Amino acid sequence: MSPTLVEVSRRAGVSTATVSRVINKSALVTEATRAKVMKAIRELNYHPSRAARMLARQSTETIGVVFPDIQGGFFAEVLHGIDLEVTDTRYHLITAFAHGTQDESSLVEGFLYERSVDGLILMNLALPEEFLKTISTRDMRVVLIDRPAPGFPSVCIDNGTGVVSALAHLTETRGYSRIGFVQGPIGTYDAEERWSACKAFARDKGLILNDSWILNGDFSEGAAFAAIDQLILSGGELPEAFFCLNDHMAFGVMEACRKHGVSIPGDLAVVGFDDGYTARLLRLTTVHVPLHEMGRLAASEAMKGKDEDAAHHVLQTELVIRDSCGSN
Amino acid sequence: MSPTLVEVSRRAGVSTATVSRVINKSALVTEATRAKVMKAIRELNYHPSRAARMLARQSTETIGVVFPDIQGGFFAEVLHGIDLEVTDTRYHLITAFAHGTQDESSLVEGFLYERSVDGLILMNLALPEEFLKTISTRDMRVVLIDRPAPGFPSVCIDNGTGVVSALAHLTETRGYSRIGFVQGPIGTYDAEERWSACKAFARDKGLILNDSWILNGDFSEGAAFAAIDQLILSGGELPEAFFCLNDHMAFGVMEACRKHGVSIPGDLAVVGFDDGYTARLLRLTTVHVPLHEMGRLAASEAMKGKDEDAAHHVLQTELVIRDSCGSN
DNA sequence: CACTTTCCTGTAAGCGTTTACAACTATGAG
DNA sequence: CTCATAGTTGTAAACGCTTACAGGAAAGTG
Repeated sequence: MSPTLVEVSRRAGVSTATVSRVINKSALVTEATRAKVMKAIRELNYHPSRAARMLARQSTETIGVVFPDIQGGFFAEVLHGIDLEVTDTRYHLITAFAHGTQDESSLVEGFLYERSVDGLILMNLALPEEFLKTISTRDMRVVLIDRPAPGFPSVCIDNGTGVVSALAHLTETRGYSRIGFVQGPIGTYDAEERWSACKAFARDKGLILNDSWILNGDFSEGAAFAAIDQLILSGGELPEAFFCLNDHMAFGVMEACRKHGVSIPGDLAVVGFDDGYTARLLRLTTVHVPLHEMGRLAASEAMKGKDEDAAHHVLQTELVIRDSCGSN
Repeated sequence: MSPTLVEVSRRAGVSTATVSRVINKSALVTEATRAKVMKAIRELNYHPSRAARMLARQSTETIGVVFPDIQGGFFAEVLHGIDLEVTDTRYHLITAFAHGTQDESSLVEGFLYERSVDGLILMNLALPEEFLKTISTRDMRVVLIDRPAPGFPSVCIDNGTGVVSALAHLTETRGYSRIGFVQGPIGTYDAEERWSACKAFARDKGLILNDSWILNGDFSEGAAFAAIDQLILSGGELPEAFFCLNDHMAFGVMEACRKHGVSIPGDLAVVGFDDGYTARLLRLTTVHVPLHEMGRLAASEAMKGKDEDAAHHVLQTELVIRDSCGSN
C-alpha cells in the first residue's frame, strides 16, 4: 500500500531514525543525507501515517469541537472562526453535534476517553458542575465558550454591556417605556446573564417589568413564535417593543407578527442578540457578538500546551441598529 | 496515565488477546472470563485508545468532510445531515473548509496521504479531472456531493426539474415574459446544469433571453448585489423577474433592490434556488433542495465498504412559493 | 599522538492495540 | 484408554512511527 518509513530508509540507505529526523525537521542531519532522504521520499511519494504518529508521540494534533447544533448559522460562524485559526497549522478538527438528542456529556466523554483529541472546545453545553470537575483532572486542554469556570480557559462575551446598549436605545433614543422580553432557557449561562442585566437595567432606570410581557423561550425560533402567537390569540395587549435574548427568538417574534398582521417596526419594535448572518438580511436590530473572533480565540487556546495558563477572555459586544426597532 | 489493555489483562488474570476479544465482542469467550474482564475494565475505567486501534486495524472509523465553506447556512445544513447519519455509529467526523483561501486539492490530499480517514465527502470543490483520477486509485471511499463521476459514489439533485418548475411558475402562473438571470460560477457542475436548463426552457417555450438581463455571479451575495447595483446605477431597465441560480445571490438582489427602493415583489419578482434556513425567513420563493437528505446519503455512502458499488443518487427538488415572486 | 569534544547516524525499545497461530482443556467416540 | 474434535485462551508478531541511548567519525586540544 502506501510506502512506510522503513521503505524510505532502505531506499535512501539510512536508518529509520534518520528519516524520522528529516521529516520532523530535526537540526542534526547533514545536508547531504537530508537530500538523499528527501529524494527517496519524493520518489516513493511518502507521507507519514497519522495513526502511527499519534501512537508514537502520544499526541493527536487534533482538536475536538462539541456544539449543541450546527444549524441556524450561529454555531456555524463560530466553527468558521475556529477553522480559520486551525488552518495552516497541522491540527485537524473533529466535530460532534448533540442535536438535542445526544447526551452531551457522553459526547464529551467519548473524546476524553479514547484520547482522540489534544484539546476540546465546548460551547453552550449543559454539563453538570460535577462533570466539569472530572474533566479538569484529565490531561487535556478544554476550553469553554460561553461561561467561565475555574481551571479552564474560556471565551465569553460581555452580555451586560450588550443588554444595556440595547435597552438604552429602546428607552432613551426611541422613547419606549412598555418593553417586553423573550427569555432564554434557564440554566444556561448566557441566558442567565442577559436576563440579570435586563432586571438590573429595569431597577436602575425605573423601567416597569410587566409579567405578561415576559415570555419564556429556549433560544429557539419555534418557542418564541408560539409565545407571541399565544399572546396575540389570547387578546393580550402588546408592548411597544420586545427585546429577545437571542436572534432566533427575534425571528420567531417576527414570524408570529407577520402571521397576525402586526407590523414591525410600525406596531412593534423588535431587538435581538447575536447578530448572525440572517439578522443582517432581515434588518434586525441586534447586539453584535464577534462570533468569528470567539472561535479563533477558542481555537488558539485549545492548541496551547496543556500547562499554559488558562486565560479567560471576555469579548465586547456592540449594538447594531437596523430597521426592526423603529422608523428612522 | 490512562489504563491500557495490558493493565486490564493483568488485573483480570488473562492475556491481552482475551481482553481484546471481550472489548470487540468476539464470540469465542466464556461467559465467566468475559465477566472477569468486564469487571477489571470497569474497575480501571478502561477505554481503548483510538490511535492504537487505528494503527493495528488499519482503519480509522473516521470520515472526512471537505467543503468550500461553512458560513451562510447552506453547507452547515448538509453537514448537519451528515452528522445525523454518523451519530450512533462509531465513526468520527473530521472537517476542513477551504474558505476560498486554501487550495482545495491539497486539503483533500492531506486526508488521502496521511490515511486519517476511511472515507471522504467532497462538496462543490473545484478539483481538476486529473486529480479525481488520482484519487480513485487510492484505497478510500470518496463520495462527491454535487456532481457525478465514474467510479465514485455521488449524490446530486435534479437541477433540471427544479429550474423548470421555477421558470414555469414565473411564466405560466405569474405571466411574466421578461425574465432576468443571475448565473453561478462557470465551471461548477450545479451552476452549469442549472444554466443549461434555463436555456433549454427558453428555447422550448420561446422565452426571449435578453443579454443585459443575464448577470454573472459566483453564488455569492456580494457578486449579485454588485451586478444589480450596477445595472440600476447605469440606468438599465429591469426585467419583471430575476431567477437567481442560488439563494445567496437572490439575497444580494434583494439587498440591492432595497438600497434603490425597488419593491419586491411589487416592482420585481425574485426567485432563488436551494431553500436554506434564511430563505424561509426572507419569504423568498425558491427551489427546495433536500440538504439534510443529501448529507445523510453521502454519509451512509462514505461509511460503506470500499468495494461496495458506487451508487449514484439523484434527489428531487421542489418549488416553494413564498412572497418574493408576486402578490398572491 | 592520545584524548576530548562535537556532530551525525544507527540500534532497538517503546506507543496500545489486533490477530494468526499455537497450545491447552474438556468432551465424546471408538 | 486413546485419539480426534471443538471450544477457549495464550504467545508473539505485526501496525508505522518516535526517541533514548549508544557508537563512530571528524575535529580540536594539549
